[in-house]
Amino acid sequence: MKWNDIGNQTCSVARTLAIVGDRWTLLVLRNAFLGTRRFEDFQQHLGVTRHVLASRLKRLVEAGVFRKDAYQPNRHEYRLTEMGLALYPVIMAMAHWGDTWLDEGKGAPLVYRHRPCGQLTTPTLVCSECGEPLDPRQVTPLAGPGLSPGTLPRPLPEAG
Amino acid sequence: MKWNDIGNQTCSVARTLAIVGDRWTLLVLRNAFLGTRRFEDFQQHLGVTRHVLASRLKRLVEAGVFRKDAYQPNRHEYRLTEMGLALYPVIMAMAHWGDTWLDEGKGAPLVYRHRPCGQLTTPTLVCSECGEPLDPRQVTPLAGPGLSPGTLPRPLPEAG
DNA sequence: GACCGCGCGTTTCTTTTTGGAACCCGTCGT
DNA sequence: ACGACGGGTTCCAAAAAGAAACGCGCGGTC
Repeated sequence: MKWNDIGNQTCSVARTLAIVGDRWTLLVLRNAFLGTRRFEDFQQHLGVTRHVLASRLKRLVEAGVFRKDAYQPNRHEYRLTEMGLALYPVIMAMAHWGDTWLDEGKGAPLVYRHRPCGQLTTPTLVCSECGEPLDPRQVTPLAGPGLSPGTLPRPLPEAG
Repeated sequence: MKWNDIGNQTCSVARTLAIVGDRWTLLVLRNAFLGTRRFEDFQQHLGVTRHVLASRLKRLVEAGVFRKDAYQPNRHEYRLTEMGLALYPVIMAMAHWGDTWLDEGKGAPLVYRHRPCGQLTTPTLVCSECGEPLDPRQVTPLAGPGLSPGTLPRPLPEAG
């Protein structure tokens, strides 16, 4: 199966990965959340080749994750749209996993202050309904309205 | 910069991506959370080539994300470890982003029941301290204990 | 106990995608 | 008018992915 076919699957994870599913794209996004906006800055900070960076930025702009703002004739800044900002939980979930499981005893490279409450925060995934942290063993996936048959490893009950 | 060099950066996202940062790995994990455990099932359901699947599973086992349990001599199941289960927020964040921004008007393919509270849940990233949803514009990254100098696009204040 | 098929890979070969480095081109400052 | 800079594109070699066939131990079956 090829890259673009993946995006056509009936799976939200697959469709998401068709846009952001490679390491450079996700690193570009992480830097965007740290304030990077320009081609040259992404390139130098990440060490990605210009070739690959150009193709990734192009894809992200086409997908609507970045907006390309001219700050001078022929020079642009790549800025996160609302759609792009909505990827924050993905990046933070990865950062937190790395902090927790791969820190090599040195502690997290970055910590985060949540300005509204003033505290250093640990980003936590919770249930929208009861507010408790989500444990995969306590969550049952159900067939939703957009599911086509045969796309799952096993049959699932209907949502209700 | 090459793949493995990325994992040595002082950045939790980069280290995380060195393990799970390609589309097939993340799709393997998504299926693992849906209950898939065997090589043949991953292969057939995802359509990934056997070659690539074998290399991804190998990396995930070496990293400690999967455990390889023999269920017969010479046959194994790949099961998520605690470390692997901890990737749930990453997968759910991607699923939710896809549901929200890429659903093509058909609705989510899957919905999720949180058994402890009984409700259909929307996984939400909140501040561990105040419980409010995290908005990237309201979070200030600070230098943490594990930060080496020069790894950031711009200088950052110290945590404290 | 020979045969068949399954699960789980490995091998081989071809096609895509990266990495690396040079090159291009319009604008800006001087 | 001239050089430097930002933001790419082009070219070639190296690495990774796709496709399909092959290997091999085990378990069931006659």
